[in-house]
Amino acid sequence: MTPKDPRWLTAEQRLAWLDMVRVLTRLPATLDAQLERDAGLSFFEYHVLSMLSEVPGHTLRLSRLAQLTSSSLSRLSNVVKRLEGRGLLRREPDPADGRASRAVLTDAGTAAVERAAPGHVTAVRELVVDPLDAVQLSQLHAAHERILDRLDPASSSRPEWLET
Amino acid sequence: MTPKDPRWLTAEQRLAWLDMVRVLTRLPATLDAQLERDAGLSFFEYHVLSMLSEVPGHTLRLSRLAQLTSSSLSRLSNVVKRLEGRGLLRREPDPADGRASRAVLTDAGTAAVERAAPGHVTAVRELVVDPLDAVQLSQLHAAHERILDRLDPASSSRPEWLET
DNA sequence: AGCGAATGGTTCAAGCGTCAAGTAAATTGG
DNA sequence: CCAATTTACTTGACGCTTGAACCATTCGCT
Repeated sequence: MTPKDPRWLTAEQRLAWLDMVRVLTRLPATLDAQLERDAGLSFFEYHVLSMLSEVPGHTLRLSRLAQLTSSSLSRLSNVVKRLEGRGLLRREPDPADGRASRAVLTDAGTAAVERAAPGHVTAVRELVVDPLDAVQLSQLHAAHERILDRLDPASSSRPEWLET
Repeated sequence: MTPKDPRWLTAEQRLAWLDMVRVLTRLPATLDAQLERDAGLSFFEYHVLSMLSEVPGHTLRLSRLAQLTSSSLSRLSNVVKRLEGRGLLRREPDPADGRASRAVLTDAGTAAVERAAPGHVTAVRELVVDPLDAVQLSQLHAAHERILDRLDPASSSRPEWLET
């Protein structure tokens, strides 16, 4: 507990971390609530559908989709099963690999994302984008990139279709 | 979907948001895994115990503890029950208010936090503090403060015992 | 070619979180 | 000073996530 103990944080670091934890827990909860209320989707479900909607052919292998959404394959498999049950996507065997499945967005799935997106984006604006000016947002982004270097050194959760 | 559509984000904003989502999902998962593995505690449980350990008397009302940990009272109630079962804290009726309960950290609870803290802090350092220089960290903190103005305008999750 | 290891995915049980309903005590306000 | 409301918390049912075990297919090696 001495100020120089390398195991602990300085007062400033500590306060910064505490506030980060507050964001880390409240922001997802708030977005989840908004999406659930206005579109009947969890944030994770929205994320899945939204990734599919951005990719050519509206289709991705489950393993890739799991990386992109930072989820376990097990969790994704369950969610995909439910979304398939709701008709928002379907599963197809991957012709290139007998083990693999592809999730394909249906028209209903596309419609669901398009219906959910405006409200979601509004929330993201309101909570994150608007309270920061352009410089602050790019600083925030830079910090996140540094953190992601550690969290995901292989960048496996980074969508390859987005330019830096 | 036009570039100026106020409902959508610019390419930069979008990329910044996407990377924030990656952090938002991976960082808690990583910290959870570390704590679970090394100390048998979830991040949320650690957070609860840690808040108690920082406060004079090692005791807080459940409602206040719920605010501080950004959780529902229901979730907290369940977790407190489990932690009480493990002997890490106990519940006492609040003499000042017949409806209220106070969670009190036991010696075993204190020991558990002290055992878990070094590894946890190391992880926080490694993933968040070390990859950023002092300026970047304070910029990150400033951004989080702006975001928290929206997420928690009443600052109810802010520990009152920490100076700004 | 063939064997062992790794990969892709599914499933099930156990645990945890959420939401709605319920109890009890304190506060408000008429 | 009593009824209605609000606050503090608990509980139970349900749904979701996790982790382990499992099967099938493909890859890597020799």
